[in-house]
Amino acid sequence: MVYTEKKIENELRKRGYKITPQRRTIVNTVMRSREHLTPAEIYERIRQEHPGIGLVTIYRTLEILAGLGLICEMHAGGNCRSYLMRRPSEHHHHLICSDCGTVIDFTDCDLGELERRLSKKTSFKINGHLLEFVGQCRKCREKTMAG
Amino acid sequence: MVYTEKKIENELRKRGYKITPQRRTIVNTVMRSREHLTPAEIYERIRQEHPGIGLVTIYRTLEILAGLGLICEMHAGGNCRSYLMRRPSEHHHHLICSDCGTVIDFTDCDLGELERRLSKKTSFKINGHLLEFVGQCRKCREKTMAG
DNA sequence: CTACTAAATGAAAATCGTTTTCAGTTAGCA
DNA sequence: TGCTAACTGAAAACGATTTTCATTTAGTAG
Ligand SMILES: [Mn+2]
Ligand SMILES: [Mn+2]
Ligand SMILES: [Zn+2]
Ligand SMILES: [Zn+2]
Repeated sequence: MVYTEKKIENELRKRGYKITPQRRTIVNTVMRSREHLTPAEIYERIRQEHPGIGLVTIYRTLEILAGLGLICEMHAGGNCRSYLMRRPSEHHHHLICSDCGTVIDFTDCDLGELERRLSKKTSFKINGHLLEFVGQCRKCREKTMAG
Repeated sequence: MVYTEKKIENELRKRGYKITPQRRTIVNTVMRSREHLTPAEIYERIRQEHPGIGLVTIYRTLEILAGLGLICEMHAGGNCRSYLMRRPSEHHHHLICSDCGTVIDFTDCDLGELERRLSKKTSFKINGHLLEFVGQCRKCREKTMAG
C-alpha cells in the first residue's frame, strides 16, 4: 500500500490535526524524495518555494507523521543524526556506506524467530527492531584501493 | 578474550597515546561497570574520586577507545543519545525497554546469511551491523496495565 | 636525574540539533 | 460570519558534543 497525499491528509484529519499549507508542503516534499532527508534538508528544500516557513514547523510535523507511522526515522550509527524517510510500503532496513553515506534499503530481515526466542527468555513485549548493516560501497572501496 | 587494564594500556601505548591518570580512571570506570554508561555518567562517577577532571577529557578518551574498538557505542533509538559500554568478549546486541531504558544484551543474531546475500547483491563490503530490539519489559508492562 | 617536546588537559566559548515559550494567526466548524 | 482550539514562527532555552587556547605533563633523549 502506497500512501497518497490525500490518504495522509485524511489520516491527519481523522486524528483531529488540521491541514495547513505548511503541512501539505512538508508531506509533499518527503513523499517526492527518494532519499532520506534530515529535518534541515527538508527545510532547505521547502524554503525555496515557501520562504518564511519555520524549521520548528518541520520538526513538529515530522513528529506527528512519525507518530502515526506515516514516515519512519533512521538513526545512522556514527554521528547520531536522525534522518527521515518516506515509508516504503513494507517494513525495511538499511545498508549504509560509512564513507559516502549512501543508503540502500532492503526488506528481508527475517528476525521473527529470534524475536520470539528473546521475548520468551526476557518477558519483554517486543514492539520493533532496528537493523542496519554498515560497510563500504563499491565506489568507495575502489577509491580506497587507488589512494 | 577479556581486556585487562594492562592490555588496554599497552594497546594505547602502542599507538603512541600517553597513559595519564585521567585515562587510567576512565578505563577503570568503564571496565568496572556492568551497565552502559553515558559520558556524563562516567564523568559523575569519576568526579567523586577525582574532582577536577574535565568532561572533555572523558569525551576525548572515549573517542580513542571506541576508535580502537576497545569499547563500543550504543545508539538508543528514540532520543538518539549514544551510550558507551565496555565490550563483552563476544559480538552482541541489545534489547531495550522503551519505557525505563533497561538494556539486555544478547549474543545470538545469526545474520551471516543475510549479510552474504546483501553483500553479493549490492557489491558492498559489509563491516558490521547494528541490531536492536525495542519493547517493554515486564515491570513496565505491568505498570501500564495497572495505570 | 634533567631538559625537552609532543601530547594531553581543563575552562570557557562555540556549535549543533532539537525543544520550549509565547504572542499572533488560521483551519475547521457552528 | 464568528468562534476557538490548533497551528505557526521568532526567539530563547536546552543538552550534548566540539573547538579553542593557554597551561601542564608523560615519555623520552641527553
Ligand atoms: Mn530506507
Ligand atoms: Mn551491551
Ligand atoms: Zn560509499
Ligand atoms: Zn522497562
